[in-house]
Amino acid sequence: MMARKPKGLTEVHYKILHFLEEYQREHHYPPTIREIGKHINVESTSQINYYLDQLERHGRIERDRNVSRGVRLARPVSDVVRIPILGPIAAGIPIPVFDPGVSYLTDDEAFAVEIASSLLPAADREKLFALEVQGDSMIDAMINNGDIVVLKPVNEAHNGEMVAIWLPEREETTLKYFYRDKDGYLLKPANPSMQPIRIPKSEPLEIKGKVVMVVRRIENVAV
Amino acid sequence: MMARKPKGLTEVHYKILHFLEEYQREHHYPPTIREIGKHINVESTSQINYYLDQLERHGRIERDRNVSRGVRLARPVSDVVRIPILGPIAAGIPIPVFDPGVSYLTDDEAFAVEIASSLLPAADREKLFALEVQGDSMIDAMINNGDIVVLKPVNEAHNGEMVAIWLPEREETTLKYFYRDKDGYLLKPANPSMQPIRIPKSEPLEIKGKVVMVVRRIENVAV
DNA sequence: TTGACAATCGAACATATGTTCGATTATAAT
DNA sequence: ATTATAATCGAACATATGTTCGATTGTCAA
Repeated sequence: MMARKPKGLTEVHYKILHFLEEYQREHHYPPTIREIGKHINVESTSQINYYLDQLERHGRIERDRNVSRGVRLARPVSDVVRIPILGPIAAGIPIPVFDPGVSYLTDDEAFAVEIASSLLPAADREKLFALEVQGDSMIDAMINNGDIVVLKPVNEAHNGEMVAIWLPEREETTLKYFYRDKDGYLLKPANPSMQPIRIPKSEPLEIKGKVVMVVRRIENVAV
Repeated sequence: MMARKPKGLTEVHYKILHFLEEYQREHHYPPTIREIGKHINVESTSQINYYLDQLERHGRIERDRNVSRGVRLARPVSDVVRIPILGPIAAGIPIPVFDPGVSYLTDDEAFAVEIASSLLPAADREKLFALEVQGDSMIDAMINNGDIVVLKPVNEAHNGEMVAIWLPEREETTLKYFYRDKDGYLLKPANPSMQPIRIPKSEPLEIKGKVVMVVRRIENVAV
């Protein structure tokens, strides 16, 4: 006969998590439990310890026992965001879909790019994914073979956004600036000297993501 | 009458600095002075304190007194590199030169880009500089208006490297893949559909830097 | 209402950790 | 050799900080 159902994480816990991050960013070392207590208005160190134990059991923090300031966020404070590289992007192949449920191998350097946090939009960073451009088919988007394209998964787009599009009838993937009008869609290449494509209303068009960033590393590759 | 000349930082000091960085990266909090001592084979905590005082006076570390693990590198451990943006790059204007002596305003977000350390070559990161592309003149290098180009300052280039070049006679700045042959230089655009430029031996040509990276942030800019 | 457990408190405790200081040894300039 | 100062040591000290535990209060389910 269970009495009270164990609640999940409450506001206090999130307050602590937030404080840990903030404090670390400011001091470059973690707070003591008494400092945490002061922040959440709790005097009793054992009470704070109690909270920390819960957070640890939930896998949100890690603790080194008997070590001063031995508390840290499970996902350490960092100024970079690891973005998984799902696969290649090329004209002839569909765009891989990002499933936020799946844990990608972001630990492996080969399958992720690290982007400085300051360069990314504040929202929804966890959902970003990256693709590696294969071949020259994105050249009209000013994107080269080998470039890394960072995308935010979306199904809709506003006018003027650069989006990754799959055209089922043509079996073609493309990156274009997107415009919608009464007749259908207008897809403009980033390279202004190239002609836009018009897609009639009747033709299906799947928006897979919005381009947030392009990174090109250049290492002595002859052309 | 001074007796012994005060030496600068010795090997021990650098060993400590190195340890601080290493330890922080591994534990996500700084070491105690006794842990530092263990690393440099010094028992006496006052001796370690003595070293730390020296390092602090030299401005290499900062200490919070009476705070456990209150030691940190003056330049905190970070996984991003701040690269100063020296100015614009465009066809008609010369390339700004990077002077490693000058301290650029890298604190100001507007004048620097942060690049994840993992994306950069290991050597000479402090010397890198960035330029913001203005206009469409770099379009044949697959580089767009607003892109950030990261460069390493060099005066010479090997074949196949992408370099920033100033052509004094034409008063023109350009980004091209560089090749040298018996007749002079061949400058190839990154866009393979465009024609290379041949520069005769007689014409002066100043190499200003080697392109290491291109970053394009895309925020809803219509085209 | 009552039992069971969660939440909270407070105080005592153990020790991890920075600080201080006097003494000793090493080094270089005179 | 002498001397002033740097370098080093060791031990005592003060306290910052994590841990433990018994007691009290709050809250839900039976």
